[in-house]
Amino acid sequence: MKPTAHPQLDQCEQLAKAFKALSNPNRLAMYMDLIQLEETEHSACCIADLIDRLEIGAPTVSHHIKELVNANLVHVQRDGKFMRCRLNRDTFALLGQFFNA
Amino acid sequence: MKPTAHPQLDQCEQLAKAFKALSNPNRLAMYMDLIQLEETEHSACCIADLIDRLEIGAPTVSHHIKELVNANLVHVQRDGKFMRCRLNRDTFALLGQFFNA
DNA sequence: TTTTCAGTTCGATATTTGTCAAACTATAAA
DNA sequence: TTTATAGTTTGACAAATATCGAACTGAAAA
Repeated sequence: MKPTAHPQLDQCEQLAKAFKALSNPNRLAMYMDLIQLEETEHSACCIADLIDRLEIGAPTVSHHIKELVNANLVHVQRDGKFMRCRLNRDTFALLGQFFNA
Repeated sequence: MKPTAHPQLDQCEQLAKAFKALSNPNRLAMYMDLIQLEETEHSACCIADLIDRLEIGAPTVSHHIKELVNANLVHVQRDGKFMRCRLNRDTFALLGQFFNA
């Protein structure tokens, strides 16, 4: 690290983590599904639902969900056989603030 | 392509392009510099300014700027010896809308 | 208990990405 | 015209990423 490191790099890395998670079209499509679900029904959807709407296999969707969770964009919770996915509204709001500062 | 492609994939790819451009910490730092500049001075900065504030070389910064321009996040315009960089306010607003819908 | 459904983990692989050094172009200054 | 400054292009390479098939785990249904 140079002594003159960019002062905002830490904050950047937090945001970049979220943006990176959203940078893959399939992951973004999943995220948008969850946004829409939150808006209309305030409910959750399971991973099989997401798999059905995309053109990728179950292992890949599983991997993508983990990345969304890891970036604090999405919550996941087991419900019997299913994994219920929900939008993380806090992070959603945070990103909204970034683009309205 | 499966026949049942995700209906929003096109819109996704536009947004994903912007998010991908912002997914690299150095690129995001550059973008945030331009946001701040827009807010405070409504001026532009040249690429050498950006190079000075980061820990990467000129070719890499040049490469990153191209990606930001390509994602419609930033405008660049030659001004004598310098390349003046500015925030693309339209895309900034668009992303704001996405997180406030 | 056996089977089935929902999802994960592992290992492999092809692709993309971030970075650099070296060589280049364009503009301005001496 | 020579030199210096600002930035770009090219070629290379290591690291990260997206994806898959196969084998796995956990929970419910038969």
